[in-house]
Amino acid sequence: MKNNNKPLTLKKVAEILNCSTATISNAFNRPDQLSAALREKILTECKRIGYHGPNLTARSLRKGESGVIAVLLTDSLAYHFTDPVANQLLQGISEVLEKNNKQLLMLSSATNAQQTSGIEALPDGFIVYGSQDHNPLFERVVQQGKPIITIDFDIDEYPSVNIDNQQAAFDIANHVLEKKPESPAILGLRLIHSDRVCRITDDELFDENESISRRRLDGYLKAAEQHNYQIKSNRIWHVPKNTYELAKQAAHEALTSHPLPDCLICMSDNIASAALNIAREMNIRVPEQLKIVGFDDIPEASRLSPPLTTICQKSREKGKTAALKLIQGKLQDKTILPSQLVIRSSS
Amino acid sequence: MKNNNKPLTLKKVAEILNCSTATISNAFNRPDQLSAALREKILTECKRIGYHGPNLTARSLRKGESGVIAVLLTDSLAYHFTDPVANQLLQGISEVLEKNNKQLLMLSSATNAQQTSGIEALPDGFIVYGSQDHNPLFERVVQQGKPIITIDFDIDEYPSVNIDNQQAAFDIANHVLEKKPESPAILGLRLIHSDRVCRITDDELFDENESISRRRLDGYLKAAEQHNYQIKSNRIWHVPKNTYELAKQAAHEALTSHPLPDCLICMSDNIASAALNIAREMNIRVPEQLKIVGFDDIPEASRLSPPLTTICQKSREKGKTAALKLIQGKLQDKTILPSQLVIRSSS
DNA sequence: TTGAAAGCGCTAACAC
DNA sequence: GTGTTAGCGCTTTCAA
Repeated sequence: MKNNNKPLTLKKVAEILNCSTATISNAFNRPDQLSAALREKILTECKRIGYHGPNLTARSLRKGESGVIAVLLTDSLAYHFTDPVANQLLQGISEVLEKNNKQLLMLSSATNAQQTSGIEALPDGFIVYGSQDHNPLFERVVQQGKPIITIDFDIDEYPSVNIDNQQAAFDIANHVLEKKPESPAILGLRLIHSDRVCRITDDELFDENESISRRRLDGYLKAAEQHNYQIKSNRIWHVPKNTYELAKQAAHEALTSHPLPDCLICMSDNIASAALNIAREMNIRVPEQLKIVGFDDIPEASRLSPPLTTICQKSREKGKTAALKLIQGKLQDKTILPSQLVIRSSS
Repeated sequence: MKNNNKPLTLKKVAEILNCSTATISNAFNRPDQLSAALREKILTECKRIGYHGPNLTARSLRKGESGVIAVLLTDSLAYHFTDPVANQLLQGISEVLEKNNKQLLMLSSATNAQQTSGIEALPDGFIVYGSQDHNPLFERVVQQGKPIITIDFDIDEYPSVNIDNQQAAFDIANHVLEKKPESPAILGLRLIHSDRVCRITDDELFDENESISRRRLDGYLKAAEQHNYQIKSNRIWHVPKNTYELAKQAAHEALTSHPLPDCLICMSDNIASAALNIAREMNIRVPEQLKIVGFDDIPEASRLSPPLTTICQKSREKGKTAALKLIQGKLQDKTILPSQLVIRSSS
């Protein structure tokens, strides 16, 4: 099974089959350039001698395309594998790529921090997930002049796939505030730049910022206003990353703060799930004593007890849409995908 | 921001900076070949004019290495993103790759089914996850003669990373059978080749097969024997893939079968989680009326109610180990990682 | 320390 | 329908 010979090259194959390299190349790339019979014969022969087609590196150097699509992620790859939302997104992307015979290369700014590998030259296109401020790799990607589509954030010149985060956030906050909780609090994701779980301050509250977190926060606060709530900045927690550990920490802080919240509006299902967990540990009944709502509708959301009220944002669909547009070269517009309030028993 | 110019080439840069291509190349690749001052100057200059280093495709064609490591997966990529175990594995792998400035290429047999892209020529090494019977891509990978390490299965000539599945399965079955259930059943993963959830038959029961599923089954049955249980083949369900939907289906079938099982030995936490879910729906109390144990110790396992008794197999560590060995060229041995029975309240 | 040049494996334009 | 060949961008040997 093991193999230590060098793989065959097109040139050698041409020698063996006693014809020119162009003919072999054509057999693989341009069926119309030679007779079907000859092509068939060459292909069979190649299979027999163990030549599986042209080398990607050489072909890509020559043609300037590789069949590889890259996903550019903000954080470390490892983190994105833990995040259920990123996961669904990647599912959607890879479904489309596989169907279209494209390869998936995962790129993160974490990798190329110091040494540049030049990897950005390889892919034929890029799906960029999440804000890329100060990411040097992103700048090199832009330099390639290849198709780019962004997800969950916008850059003027590039097509993007998004949902209406503000409206969705408004909807879910509106839903839960209609129940007239006495002391609502917000567990927000990536609201500020700190690495720590913490509350935010008044001057941070009205930051101008186009990130999805800020749009969601705006939606929450708009709903609060309509219901005559004033949610102060010290009732808003910042969770730096969407991990279960950090979420638990924030939930614990919130549920041991005074006044005790009877309503937690969470910016991700992951955070909501952690909050549910803490509430159970503290023997706080949900939804009777505490209402909890999430965001995203990850698969786990409907399996929790109680099942989570949340915003269904079809991350998988987002991934599929972005990948499809990229592959089909439909790179004009900004796409807004629908999202939807899903009411379950946690509220 | 958008860029439509072609990226600079080393040759053009040499012209602009008025020196030879070799010097530029050396500045990037071999600092010892030129004065530090000159190198510094070249690097700064390159940055200024927007040359970010040599093109990967060309460099890789020339040097025969790319800085890319591929993970070869059995199923579709999309499936592997849904599977929490694969997920943890990929986390571990990507942690190590990022630390070592390697890129991650995800390859699945699903992609290259028909058309060959030659992608297998690019990576410097391969991490192969899960049995690769009849996978044509795997054969092409082998042909490359590049380093290969396998996870969760073995091929004689190649290094591998595994756990002792039989022992682990024995341990957990032994634990739960000590409670003297009256009617234990097994929910097994990928026991046979069928696509459907179904029970297995007597002649399939003693299949000779080196897959992890069979080793686990052997462990279960060995424990059963020691406790004088005879678990018949019609008490063993086959779940074709580790998805929640299929797991629910199997759990439902098992919990509506006669005699009603009072103990479910599940081959994955995912299956156990689904079983827990069905049990709740049917108002069967766990662990009083029904004991459930899983396998893997995925993060969710400890958050379920009741928390799941399972085998902790540190998938993340498996990924890290494999990636590290591959990168460091430690390709001699078969590694068996420890695993551990974790008793929680589901049993 | 630097420059010239061969060639990695392939594709496509062009000639036959 | 088939063969010849330039050159994609780079690294590295060898000579200066």
